[in-house]
Amino acid sequence: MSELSIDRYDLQLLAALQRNGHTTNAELGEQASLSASQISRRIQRLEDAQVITGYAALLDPHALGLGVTAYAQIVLERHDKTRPAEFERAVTAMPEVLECFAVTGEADYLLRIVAPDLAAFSELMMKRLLNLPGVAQVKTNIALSKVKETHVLPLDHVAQPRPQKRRVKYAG
Amino acid sequence: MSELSIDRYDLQLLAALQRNGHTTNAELGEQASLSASQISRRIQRLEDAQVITGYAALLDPHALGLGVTAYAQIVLERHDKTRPAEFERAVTAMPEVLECFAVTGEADYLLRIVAPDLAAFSELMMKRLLNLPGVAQVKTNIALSKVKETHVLPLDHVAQPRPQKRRVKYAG
DNA sequence: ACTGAAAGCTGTCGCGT
DNA sequence: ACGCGACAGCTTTCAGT
Repeated sequence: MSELSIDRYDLQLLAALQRNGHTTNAELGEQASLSASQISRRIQRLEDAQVITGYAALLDPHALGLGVTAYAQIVLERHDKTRPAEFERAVTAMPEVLECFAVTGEADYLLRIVAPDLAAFSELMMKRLLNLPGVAQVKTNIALSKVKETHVLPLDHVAQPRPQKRRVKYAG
Repeated sequence: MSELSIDRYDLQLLAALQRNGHTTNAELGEQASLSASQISRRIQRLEDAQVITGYAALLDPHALGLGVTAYAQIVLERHDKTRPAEFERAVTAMPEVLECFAVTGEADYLLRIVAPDLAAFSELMMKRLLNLPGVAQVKTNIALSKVKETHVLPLDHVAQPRPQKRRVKYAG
C-alpha cells in the first residue's frame, strides 16, 4: 500500500465510479476532459495502488427477503485474553453480519446484522450470537426504518496537489 | 417493485456479482453452465426488477485519508413532531454519514460516520451533529479496529423454486 | 503527459431450435 | 427457455507529438 499522489482528475474518477461502477471510460473522459486511454491508465493505477479495492453489484435486501436490519452491541467476558480473536473469527464467518467494529464506550463490539425476519433474527441472536466464544452481554437495536445507507465515501477533504510545475534538471 | 421469481441461476449470478461487479457474462456463463446471452438477459431482468440496484467501485477509506469511523446514537427532543423529518433530511445531506437508521432501544437513531481524523470528527460532532434540528443527546462509539465490513448480502435463505415441471396444456 | 488509431473483447439482439 | 452468430461499442495498448 504505497503512497500515491491523487490529483483532481483521480478524485473526479473515484467520485464517479463510487456512484456508478459501470461508467465507461469514454463517459469518464468526457466529464474530465481527458481521452479514454488516459482514463484507462489512471484507473489501472488506482486499482494497483488498492485505492479502488474492487467492484460490486449492489442488491436490494428487501427484494431478496431480508426485511430485518439490526445493530448489536456486544460486551465480552473480561477474564480471558484469547477470547477476542476467537470471537472475531466467529463473527467474520457469519454471513448475516455485515459490519463488525471494536469500539470505545460501554460495549466492546458493534455489529450490523441482516436477517429475513424477526423470527430468524431472534434465532440468530439466541442460538448463535449469544453462544459465541466469550460473549457476556448483548444489547440489540432493531432498525425501524432506513434513513440513509451508502458506500459512497466523502472525498472533499482530500488535499489537491498544486498543478505540477516542471522540475528543473540541474546540468541536464 | 414487482414480485419476481428468482431461481438458482439468478442466485448464482447475484452472489458472483456482489463479490465482483466486473465479472464478464462469459465467465458467469461458465460458472453457471449457461450461454453469455442468457446471462445478459437474466441480469437485465434483475436490473429492471430493481433486485440489482446499481454497481459501484469500492474504495479504501484509509488510502483516501479517512482514518476514523464512529457510530453515533442520537436521542431527539420529544416535544415536537415535525423534528424527525427535518433531522432526517439534514443527516441525509451530510456526506460523512454513511448510514442512518431509526432504531428501537434507548436511542432514536443510529448513525455510522467517517472522518479524516479525530479532530475533524470532533468538529463534525460539535458544530454539525449537535446543532441538527431536534437533537437532544448524542452518544458516540469510536471504532478502534475494523473486524469486518461487507456489502455482500447473505442469500442462502432465499427459497429455491423447484425445477419447473413443464405445464401440461389441455387440448393442446 | 496526453491523443488517436487499431486490435481484441464484451454486451446485446435476432433468429433458430 | 435456451444457444449461436453477428454487430456495435468498449477497453487497452502502442506509436506519435
